[in-house]
Amino acid sequence: MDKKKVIVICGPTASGKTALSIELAKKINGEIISCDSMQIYKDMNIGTAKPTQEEMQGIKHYLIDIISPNERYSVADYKRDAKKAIKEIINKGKIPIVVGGTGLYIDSLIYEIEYQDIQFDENYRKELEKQVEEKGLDYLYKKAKEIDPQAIEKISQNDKKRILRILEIYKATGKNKTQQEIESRKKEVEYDYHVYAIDWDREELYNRINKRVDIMIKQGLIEEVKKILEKYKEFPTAMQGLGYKEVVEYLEGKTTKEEMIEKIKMETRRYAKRQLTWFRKNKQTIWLKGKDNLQNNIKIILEGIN
RNA sequence: GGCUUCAUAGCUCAGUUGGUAGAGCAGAGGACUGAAAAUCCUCGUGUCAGUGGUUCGAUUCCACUUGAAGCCA
Repeated sequence: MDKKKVIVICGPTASGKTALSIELAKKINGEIISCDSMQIYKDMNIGTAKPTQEEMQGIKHYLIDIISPNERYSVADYKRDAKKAIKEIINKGKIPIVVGGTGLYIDSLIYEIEYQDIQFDENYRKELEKQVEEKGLDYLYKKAKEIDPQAIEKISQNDKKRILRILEIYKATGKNKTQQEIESRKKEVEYDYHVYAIDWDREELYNRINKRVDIMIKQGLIEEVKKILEKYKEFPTAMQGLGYKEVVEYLEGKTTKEEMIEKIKMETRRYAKRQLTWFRKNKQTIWLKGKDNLQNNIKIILEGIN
């Protein structure tokens, strides 16, 4: 039996993914699954450039506003939720369109990466953080090296996040990360993913980013952050969002408004660069020119899937 | 108008007791499997303002020119 087709549209932030995907969905009777680690959060609208109801033009969007900023969410959750949404859309006889800029989440789908059903161990994370404080990161680096010398070879001695992760995986599963990763890629990919990415000349992309940040400020990003801070107390992951952490610094008086705006622009440009690095890695990806006519890009996609 | 100081990487500035120069930031490239809008790695040649002079050799010393800042009129 032929695998069902799933279209993936990725690209750096501010590249025009939303407009393209909605036009495409209208044309092919599709529905959209967001692939964005920040748009999943409720109440974070302006800073995440979440599509408005009006922009959506009646096209159903999945995995937007599904959890609160005080909740934890991870790629494993995303993989599960996105697969469920894909199935649901296909069952309706429609075509799923996965749209977003979170490369890690996209890869979890297109490479069918399997995550074991384990719970996040808050206490162990805290304990490890404490050990970093007391004994230094190097102590944990050595510990991780004993557990998984192969994995440690690929990362830096300063990469705290990944060093902790090696230890956490071992604690939770009894396996090391290398072993775990081998097992995670055993399953055959369930769907026929067609991956498209939107590209711009760097300078043009940066101009678009700068302009968009100015618009976000005008639309009331600062107010949005204030409201979120009033409404929720803890932010396990949500406050990593670009634009959010910088506004928090500003509200705490650590930076001026001008400095904050410039910083958001700069960090967003860097983020876009990292995204491009990620997307370039997948050699199957078909690149579209963001500057080109929208209908023309849709034509390219239609030719690709038929 | 006079005096003083300054002019070095896209920006902010070091520095060379005369042997053509280096940091931070910006920027570029890369990595990435449960925080990923996160986290981390690598990368520094530029008429040392211009024109002359001294010198084996000047970005460095001298003169002039141009520009900037400050002080005095």
